[in-house]
Amino acid sequence: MTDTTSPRTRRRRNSLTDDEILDAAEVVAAGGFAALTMRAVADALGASPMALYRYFATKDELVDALLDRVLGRIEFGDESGDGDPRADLDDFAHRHLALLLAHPWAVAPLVAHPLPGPNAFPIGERALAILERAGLTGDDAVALFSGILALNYGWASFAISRDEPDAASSMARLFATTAPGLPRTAAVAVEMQRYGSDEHYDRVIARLLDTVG
Amino acid sequence: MTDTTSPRTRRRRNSLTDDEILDAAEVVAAGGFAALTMRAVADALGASPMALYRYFATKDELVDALLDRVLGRIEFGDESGDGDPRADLDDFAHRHLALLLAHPWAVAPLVAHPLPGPNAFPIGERALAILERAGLTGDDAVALFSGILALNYGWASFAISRDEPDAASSMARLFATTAPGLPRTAAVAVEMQRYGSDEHYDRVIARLLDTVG
DNA sequence: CACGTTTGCGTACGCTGTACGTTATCTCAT
DNA sequence: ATGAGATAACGTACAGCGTACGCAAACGTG
Repeated sequence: MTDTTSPRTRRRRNSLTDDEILDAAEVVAAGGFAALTMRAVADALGASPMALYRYFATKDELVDALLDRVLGRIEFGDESGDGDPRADLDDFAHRHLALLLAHPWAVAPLVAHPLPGPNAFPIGERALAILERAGLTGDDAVALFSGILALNYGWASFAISRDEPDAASSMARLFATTAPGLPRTAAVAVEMQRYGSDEHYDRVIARLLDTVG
Repeated sequence: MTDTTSPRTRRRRNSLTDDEILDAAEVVAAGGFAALTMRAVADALGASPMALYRYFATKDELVDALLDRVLGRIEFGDESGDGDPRADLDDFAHRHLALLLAHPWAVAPLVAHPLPGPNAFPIGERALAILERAGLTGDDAVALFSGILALNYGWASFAISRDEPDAASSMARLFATTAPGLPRTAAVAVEMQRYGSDEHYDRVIARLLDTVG
């Protein structure tokens, strides 16, 4: 009955592929980054935890591969170099943020490790190309490009943490105890509830890009 | 000889205080956020791990208290409402970023959990007060305020990850394999090395604040 | 078929946070 | 002073983590 010593037939050589493993890992990660464990990935594949180490030397390496894969999924606009640079930058920023919000589990590890693999670079290349058309090069371009990315990482983190269960109630509790002594904070209580929202993002990114108009 | 059952005399009631524990926790955390474990904190206090649970219900609660304490350490400028709002905002942003960079271990948990306690609110209050003098209220003010914070969190993460051991070499390796096909990226290789630097930050924050000048 | 080599992964270790139950200490009525 | 009851302190233990190590199964070659 209970075949505890299940003789799960040993797998053939290279019966797994990196992509298969990453597919499984992403399904697992969809349940939150904390749920992404070697055992969970192995279980999803019907393999043993240690089997994964034939393909990735460490968990960090597997996570990096997964994050790089996510970065590769960014969808650029199809403008071909003749549009308004300001509008193209705005579009770029929105698409990058959308990428992060579409993979909430990936944001925290990405913020801590922004260059997980080669797919990080084409993103910069695209931004730099637009910035060049706007007349920005060298340190000016790199500064604004990394500014957009930094803003997006922070913004995505805010939006995600705000949407976590209990976040609203815990903020309300903190608010109730501290806002009474803080008049401006109390005055914008309603607007504060929307921190990290798309509407607020539109305003901020517009300000940042006004200088390249 | 080997007194394995070390009769470490049981502590008196309330012989520990929250502040004592947080002091010890911060020393431990200085060795990296991953080093902050209940056992490590307890060891630093000469207490047992479970002793800490008399003061903090969970590790998360202890971490939140620690993060809130860090937020309370922000140093505001001493302008009293008659300076140039644009300059005051620039100063505010720089001081907030300095706070983060002074506590690198705290940045990752803060990004993931931006409202750890009551000390988060006076920061917003100060920013809102300056923004009000600049004529910004409501959603405009909240959007720009959270934009500055989001930018700072992302920027601090970049700066910190860039200064980690092996970060430079791993970036160089990635660069070598991908930059050949990316002309703009290759052209700013040197400037890219400085991503997250203070000079670049000055440029970005200046752009963002140009709109409130 | 026999044998050395390579690949696959089972076992086990040290680590984590913390539930639970025991024990030392304090408080108070007698 | 003393015993009882309450409460604070914390030791033990457990489930789950990443992964080092080494055995066993499958492969390549004679």
